[in-house]
Amino acid sequence: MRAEVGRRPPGFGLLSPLPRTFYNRDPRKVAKELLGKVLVRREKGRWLAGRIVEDEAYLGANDPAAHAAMGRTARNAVLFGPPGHAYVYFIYGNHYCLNFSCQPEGKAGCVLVRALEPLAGIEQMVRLRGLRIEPERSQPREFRMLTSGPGRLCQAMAISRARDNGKDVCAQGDLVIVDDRYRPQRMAATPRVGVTKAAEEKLRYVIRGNPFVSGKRA
DNA sequence: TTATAGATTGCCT
DNA sequence: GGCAATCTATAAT
Repeated sequence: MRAEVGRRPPGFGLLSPLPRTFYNRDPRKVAKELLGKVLVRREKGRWLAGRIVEDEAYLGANDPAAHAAMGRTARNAVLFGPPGHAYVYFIYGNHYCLNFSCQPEGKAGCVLVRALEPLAGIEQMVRLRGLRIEPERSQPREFRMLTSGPGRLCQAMAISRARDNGKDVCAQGDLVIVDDRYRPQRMAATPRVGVTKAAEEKLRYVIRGNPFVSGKRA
């Protein structure tokens, strides 16, 4: 698949995937530094890209809200593997969620991607989401629906467990994260969304003021 | 073997 | 704001 190297998305031609060392750290640090990075997807001959504007850290054995809290199982095996791999799981019978494994092999931990700001391939994302909007003309409230939320962004980028779970995102492939030198101005930490255990821990990170952050108000 | 909760979303009132 | 949809993993019977 060498040929793919020469066909990168517009504006990201000189960028290469974040190295494995980036992910081989505490999930809280990885989550903070992933804000502003760009998730890039190759789908049916086209490039989809979105900036990460919201994510959450899940720690492992000491974090009761984490899938890894109860030890290694068939479902969460990726979390105990090497850093820089996609962990995709199916939730509520309807939705996929995208995570990236952190820390050395044998030590669990990950970052959940909760919202993206669409950058490229927007027409295709609209189709994948089954929406009937014209991005340039739609109201901000509708446009947000494209990638604001963990299930929505997976649908918009055609991410599924069968296709992506366990995928190495540090290698040149159809799912990578790159740094385009964008640096968020303001960030904030808040409690994680939808968790009942360790609900008070402020392990959700957002780019303050970005309209694609999930929830009623950015 | 059966029950229930879940790192969510979208439709209905 | 309430709640159904719909599959998986795990707990309870």
